[in-house]
This record gives sequence, structure tokens and C-alpha cells, in this order.
Amino acid sequence: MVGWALVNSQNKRRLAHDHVSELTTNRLSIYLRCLNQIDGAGVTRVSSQTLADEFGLNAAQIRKDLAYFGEFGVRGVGYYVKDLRRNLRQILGLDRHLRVAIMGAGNLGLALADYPGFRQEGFEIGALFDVANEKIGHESRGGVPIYSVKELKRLARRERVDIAMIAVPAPKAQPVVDLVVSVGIKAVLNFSPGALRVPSGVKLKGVDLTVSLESLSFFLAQDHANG
Amino acid sequence: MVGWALVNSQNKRRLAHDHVSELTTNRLSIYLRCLNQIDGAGVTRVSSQTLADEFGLNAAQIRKDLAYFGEFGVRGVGYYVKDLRRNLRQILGLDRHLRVAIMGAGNLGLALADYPGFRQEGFEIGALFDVANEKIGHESRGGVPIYSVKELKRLARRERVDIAMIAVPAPKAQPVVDLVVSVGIKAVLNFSPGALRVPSGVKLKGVDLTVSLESLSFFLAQDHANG
DNA sequence: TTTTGTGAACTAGTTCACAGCT
DNA sequence: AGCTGTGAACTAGTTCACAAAA
Repeated sequence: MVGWALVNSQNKRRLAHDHVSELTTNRLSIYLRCLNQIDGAGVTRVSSQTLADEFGLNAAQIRKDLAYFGEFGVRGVGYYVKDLRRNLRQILGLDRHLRVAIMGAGNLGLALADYPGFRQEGFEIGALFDVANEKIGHESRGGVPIYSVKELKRLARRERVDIAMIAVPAPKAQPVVDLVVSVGIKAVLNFSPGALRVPSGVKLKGVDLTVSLESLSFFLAQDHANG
Repeated sequence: MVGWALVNSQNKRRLAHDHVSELTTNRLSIYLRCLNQIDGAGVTRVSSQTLADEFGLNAAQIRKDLAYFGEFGVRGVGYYVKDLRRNLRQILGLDRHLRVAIMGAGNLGLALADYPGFRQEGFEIGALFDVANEKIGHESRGGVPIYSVKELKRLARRERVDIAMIAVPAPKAQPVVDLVVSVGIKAVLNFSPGALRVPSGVKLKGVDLTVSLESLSFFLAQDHANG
């Protein structure tokens, strides 16, 4: 009963210092996707067990993850799909519109800029930034404008940027995050290989394609050696 | 002392049924990257402590991860960089040349095909596959040819394909992995959002961009609410 | 002396199982 | 009766701390 805060009469919320595991936040995102799907299919109520069976999850874990943020279920009934969906969107901060900037207008940056999955959940890819003069002034196929990195400070000041994605070559990644942090961006998704340093208060998440591939390679090597 | 196999006179290797955690295999890939870097800088010997300090890791964990696969270190000295690098490459299966096919020649598939990080560690992106007739016969900017999915079976038979990357729209992802599995590919890296089903014996790894972004959004929402 | 390799201790994460609510 | 919310039990992963080796 310590560390709780009643934010409104219905839902309790954890305080910031009670840190939520990243595994949990990842799952919340997955639960939301599942709910979107079954909501789209016209289902109005769902039990943790049904969700678990349907999507290969564990029922107790679903309940525990959700219960951490409030009492969203109804005993004997389950969860109301639209209701839980709305609550999850709020918990994940998807109720407010988030603006994303992509650093690096290479193949990967341009692909990310036009990735349809992002807009779908309410993210707005507002701008690409690059150093190459021949790219500046142009835009991605999907219409995201490419600016000079020198413009980042000015543009980030003019209109809030919530998240930066780093899609620059590895050696430029650290200086680019440093810049991104210096303009006040507090969340970074890094696609370049290798670890980056950010000050505390800034959330860094990495998508490391090399590590993913090499991890698969390991599996194949094991399989190959004895199996 | 149970579950070990001496594969050669020098190095012990775990048997396949002693399953290695994915967290460990991911770290092995990171260690290899660190070693490549310090090897490039001309360093010949390194202790777990130095590696840990340099790259923000834990020394005991490095030693434990490595010791699981053999006795690569020298007490009182540390690890010989080139030697350990070679051993890690072998453990990760990077000593043999791995061939990768990408399913889906959209923005993301094309970007992945030309991603320089892959070739660097010895992966060969051999082909893209798509259903769109206007793409077939063309190639990525970097020269990776685009084939019809109908050709997958024939091409996979002609020359071994070790890994498939799935970069098709979400609703096509499950049928596409099913196809990939049916031609005998045993390792899949999925970039489409949502979980996929594969038979046991096939290793599936997911890179879920939506989950990553929403997890960052959660952090911002927390920060915003009370901070 | 230095640093590995590793059991033991600890910490985090998951699953069980059931009291309690509808 | 049915299903949530949750302490307790369990499992996995990390870090400590030190004996053994060079």
C-alpha cells in the first residue's frame, strides 16, 4: 500500500519512482495491439484467459501487468474491450499526439519515415534530418521533409519533438544523440549498432539489427553442430 | 559436470539441449563488437574488468558468459583479443558464410537489403522477394535482385538460404513465414508487428518497431504526469 | 600479484493457486 | 459459477566474492 497515488476516483497510478520493468511496458503495447484486433472483430468483453489462449500469452501475467496500473477488470466477467483499450492507450501515453524526428535520411531513415505502422498508433513523423546538402529540401516518398541537422535546434523549439530516432552511420551516432539531447528531446530510439551514452532523465532504447541477426546465427550454429 | 561435450582438445561446448538464454547470445554479439573495436585499435590483451569499464558492462557477467563456452582467458593476464574474437565468431556461427533472403521489397525490405552493417559481419543478402510484378526483375540500389515469391522454393533449393527476414505488411506476415518455413529455412527475423507462429525447430526473432516506440511513449507519459 | 572461472547470494521476473468480488 | 487481483512459490538472471591458476 506504499507508493500508490489516486490520480482520479477510478484509477490508481504508480508514482514515477516505482519503476516499471521494460518487459512490462513492452507487453502493455502488445496487449493494446491484441485489444485493437479483437475490438475490430466486434468483441466487447474478454477474459485474461481468452486473451492468453488467443495470443499465446500467460493469463496471470496479463492480470498482474494490468492490475499494476488499476482495477480494469470485472470479477466474474473479464475486461470490457473498449474500456481497457482506452485505459491502455492512456497508460502508454498514446492519448496525446507524439511527434517524432528521424536523424539520418539514408535508406533506413527514409524507410522508417514512411513506415505505416507508426502513424497508425498516433505517432507523427514530422521531419528527417541529414547533413548531405543534396538531400536537404527534398522529402521522403511519403512526404516527410528533410532538413539540415543545423535546423534541428530551431525546429525543435518551434514545434515540440517528443522522440528522436537515430538512423545515422555508427560513428556519427554518439554526436547525433548528444545533439538530440541538447535540444531537450527526452526519448531516443537508436537503430545504429552499439551502445550510446545519454544523461539520466533521457530514455534510450536500442534496436540492434546486427545483434538480432547474430543471435539467429548462433542458433543455426548450435543446430548445425549437434542436431 | 553433466551436459558437457569436449568437441576438440581445447574448447568445451555446450550440448544443444543445455539451452543458452537469448540474453546471453545477444551479449556474445555485443562482446564481439567490442573486441572488433579494440582489436582495430591495436589492443592485444584485455581483462573482463577493462572491457566492462570501457563499454558499460559487468565484468563477472562477461566472464560467466564466456566461461560457459570454454576457458578462453588466461588467469592473471586476461583475454587475448584476436583469440577471443575468433572464438566468439565461431560460437556465433559467423565463421561460415550465412545467406539471407528478405521477404517484401517495400521501403523497409529495400532498406534492410542495403544496410551496410549486415555484410560487414559476413552476412550475404542474396535476394528480395515480392508479389508486385512491377518490382520483380529490378534490384535494390545496392544491387540485391528482386524475385517473385513464387521463385522462393526454386531459388532456396538451388542455393542454401539460412535466414529469412520478414518485411511484408502485417496481414501477409503469417502466410509468408509459413512459406519460408515450408522451403526449409530454419531462422526468421520478423519486422512486421505482431506475433507469428512457427513450428519447433525454427528460430523466430522479432523486431517490433511499434512496441519499441510505445514503450518510449510510456516513459514520456510517466515523466509528464509526475516529474 | 593479477585476473580468471565459478559456487553462493541476491535480485528480477513468471507462474501458481486461491481468496474475494460480481 | 466465473474471473479478477494478488500473495506465495518458483524460475531465471545477475552480481558478489573468493579459490585456483599463471
